[in-house]
Amino acid sequence: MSTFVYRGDTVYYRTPKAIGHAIRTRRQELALTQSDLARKMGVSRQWLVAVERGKPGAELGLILRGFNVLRMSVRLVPYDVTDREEITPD
Amino acid sequence: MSTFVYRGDTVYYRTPKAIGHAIRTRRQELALTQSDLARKMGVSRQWLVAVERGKPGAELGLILRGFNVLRMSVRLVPYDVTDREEITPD
DNA sequence: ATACAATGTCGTTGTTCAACGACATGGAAC
DNA sequence: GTTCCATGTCGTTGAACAACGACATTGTAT
Repeated sequence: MSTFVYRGDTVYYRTPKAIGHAIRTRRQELALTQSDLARKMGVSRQWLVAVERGKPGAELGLILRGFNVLRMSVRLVPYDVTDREEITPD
Repeated sequence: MSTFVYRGDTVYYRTPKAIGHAIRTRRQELALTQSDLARKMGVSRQWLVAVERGKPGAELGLILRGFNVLRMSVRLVPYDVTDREEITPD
């Protein structure tokens, strides 16, 4: 069982673990340490450690604050059970 | 300041309020009451009321559980400061 | 090998969460 | 009107959160 879901070349995030992994990856892309990011977000370093490891109880508002600092947009895509593959136009 | 961010025809969610609004809209699309959805999610109805109204402290894991029940995929799209163009308010 | 930085873990503390029951509003239909 | 149901609010309670300091581990240099 994977933490990611792929439909075509698009990655979807369904679990706190997947979200945390995405945050860590993005943080490293931007060459930030946990301390750097935590300070920019206004949270403790320990909080970020826990979140990157998939803490489910992390507060939504703080997670979104992280996305903003990391310049990650959140998109919500409704799907139907009959959709077996995502159709990607353009 | 707006709760939504549009880039072209795509909507991005940056705040707990925007997330809550998306949940409510999707719930109504699926013709579910708050009690229905809360039961399917395994949370209290009062929790859902608060979340749909933008509660920032809601736990990430429960929010994701809601997305799964509502069949909404989460995409995270990294962006650059240089693509700062088409942002339209409200 | 040693020094240093980054990351991870463990207490404690004060705060906030989520569940629950009960009650108050809101809307729609009859 | 009133009835019914969906939604919103207010206490209380037990559990979990996030901050903080301190310490341990890991990684990477020299």
